[in-house]
Amino acid sequence: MNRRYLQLALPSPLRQNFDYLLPAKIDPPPVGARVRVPFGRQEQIGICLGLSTTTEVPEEKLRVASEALDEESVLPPSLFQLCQWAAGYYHHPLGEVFDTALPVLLRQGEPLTSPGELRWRLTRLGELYPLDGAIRRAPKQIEALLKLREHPDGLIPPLLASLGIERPILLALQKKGLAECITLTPAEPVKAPGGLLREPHHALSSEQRSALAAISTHSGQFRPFLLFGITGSGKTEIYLQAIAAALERGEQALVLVPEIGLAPQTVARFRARFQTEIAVLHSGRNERERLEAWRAARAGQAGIVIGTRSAVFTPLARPGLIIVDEEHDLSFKQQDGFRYHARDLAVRRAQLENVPVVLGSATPSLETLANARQGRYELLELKTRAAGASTPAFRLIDLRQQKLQEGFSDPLLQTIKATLARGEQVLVFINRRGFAPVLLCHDCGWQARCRRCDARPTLHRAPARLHCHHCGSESAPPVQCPSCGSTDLRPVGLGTERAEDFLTKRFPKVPLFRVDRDSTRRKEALTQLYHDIHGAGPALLVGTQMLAKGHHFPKVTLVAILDIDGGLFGADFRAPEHVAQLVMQVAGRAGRADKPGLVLLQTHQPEHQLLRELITAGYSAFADRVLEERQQLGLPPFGHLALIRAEAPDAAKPMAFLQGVASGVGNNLQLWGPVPAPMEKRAGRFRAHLLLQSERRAALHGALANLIPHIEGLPDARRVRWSVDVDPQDID
DNA sequence: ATTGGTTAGTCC
DNA sequence: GACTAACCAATT
Repeated sequence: MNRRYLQLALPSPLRQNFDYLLPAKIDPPPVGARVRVPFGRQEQIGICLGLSTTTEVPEEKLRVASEALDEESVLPPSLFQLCQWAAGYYHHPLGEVFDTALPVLLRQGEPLTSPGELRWRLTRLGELYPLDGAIRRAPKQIEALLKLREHPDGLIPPLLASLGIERPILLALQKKGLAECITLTPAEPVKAPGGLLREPHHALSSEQRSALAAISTHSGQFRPFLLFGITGSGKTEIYLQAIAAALERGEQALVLVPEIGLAPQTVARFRARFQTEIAVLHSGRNERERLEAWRAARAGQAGIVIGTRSAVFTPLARPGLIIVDEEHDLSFKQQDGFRYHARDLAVRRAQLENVPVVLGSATPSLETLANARQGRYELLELKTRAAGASTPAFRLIDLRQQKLQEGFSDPLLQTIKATLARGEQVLVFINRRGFAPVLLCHDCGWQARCRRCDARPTLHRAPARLHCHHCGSESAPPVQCPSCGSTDLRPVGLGTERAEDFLTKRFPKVPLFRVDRDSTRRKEALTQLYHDIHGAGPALLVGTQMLAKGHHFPKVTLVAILDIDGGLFGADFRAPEHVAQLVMQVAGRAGRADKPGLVLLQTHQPEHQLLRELITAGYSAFADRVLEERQQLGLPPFGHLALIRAEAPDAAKPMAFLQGVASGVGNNLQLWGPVPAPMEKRAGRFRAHLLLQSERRAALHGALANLIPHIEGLPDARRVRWSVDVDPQDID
């Protein structure tokens, strides 16, 4: 019996595969190939999961596949397996997982491999053809003929266009048999690129050397590493040299970076070091560029692939090493649709491909740290900063009963003044952009509220707007209180714009640079700002977490964190972890050169246990303390969580729906909720969630597997938007 | 009668 | 999620 039933995964929210008839004229596609099929009223492109001699589907429902797009699998077996595994782990439909994993153009039917470069060149006849022949009365054709004679290897269409030679002219020459259009096959994959380095490696400290050796001795084997190194300890140099070793073996390296980390200078550093082609994949690139980079990686042409979250699915012809830089960064977790964690998938991928994987951070996530403490990951620690730089000192400023000027205490202002007087730079960190987070009527207590969210919109100046950071809506600030008519409306609280105003008045002669999403909206603005800051003498830097990530400011010796309390008491159990990571990241900007750095934290809670632990004993000790707490409460990484979210325009729907969901949960795990989300209304929709917790991962997954069919059977499942989030990072 | 809006069902 | 047939109701 023929294997005539084709099993496909289609990009659809339906958690099932679809069977099709394979017509005789189509060769059986291999597993992983794309197949075009009719689906309902439309056409879809599915991924072949296999061929079968039998089907469960009644004969009259089966339809015939229209076209096989590939003769080979689009993904190597390891990535095909990774997708299947992820679909199971995250309880997400396989077809949508493939949809996330593949470049958009490939999902739309573009060829898998590059068709090669198009070139126009002369035929033998064209090279010898006399100019006074049949074309003597066609001056444009003569011009084109002469230009092409200068380039016997041919010219690419854009270059010809720039020479004023248009396509119709070339077609005329082609018709006369004088010119031809050829496609060059893409360059042969470079097996072992010679002359790998463009600039020599930097010298390594002994710590760095042993870390590098540990990674390199495990080439060709699965081995996860945590590279735990304080800011400035030289993690990147280890990445570069480990990559060099992989390239020398003829392998490729995959580097995942946070969204914000893929600044031009990151790529520039790689390009400066290596000769090999570097494929860059991030959201700023258009679909054509993404596809080309993806193809170069898959073909083995690009030795190095650098990308953000979704780059974890980039196929490599010869995988050799995976690096996840700033592995604690939240941008590795996709927050909608298929909610995967790229760091976790990177580890799983490394296992499937038998390669080492390096998770690097100065402030590792507690999940990763626990894995290292329990021996599942090998811990590589870098405890010293490079060349003479000292670690900064921390000091708390007790805000209780202090007089504040626009959020600044007196001792802080004194220290800022002294630092500037020494000719050094000061970094002021406020994790809130805009002017003020609240607009308040002083007469009646009215506050501006967002119409679509349970939130107060932030007041921005220049231009004056009330801007809701949760739904993006904007409006003009009222001149009079809508409630009592008073004109005494006051901004309350502090954002970066207000700090900028205040500090400019207070230190009028000192240049001030504000770095936040608003001041860097223009393309290249951030690069320009960095450039200006490096060129400046004493200066004030005011900014949000943008200032905390990636970039170094050698002249900064004082870091001021204005409002540490805001983050410490967030509703989320991960809030302390995230605050600590942010504090350490910001602190890492100070004291880089020969001058010692100082970090001042303003707080109303100077006795806060975790805060004290962090600044006196360091991140590692802090993390161990938090891990103890998590263990007692059965929270991650010791217990396992899944969050069912629901939202609808109707206030009562999500809660009612989740009640129905909760009734279908087995009794071998803990249930929290359903409860309204911390911000119940957002962008005009009401949200609620239900948290599932279990000590055993298998129990959680088993329960989810039973629960999802139950949810799909609920009548309300069509009326609310719901999703399953395995290992949720943000419980909001 | 027409249209608009919601709902339930299907998709191999 | 995309699409449709079926249904109901208020609008010409």
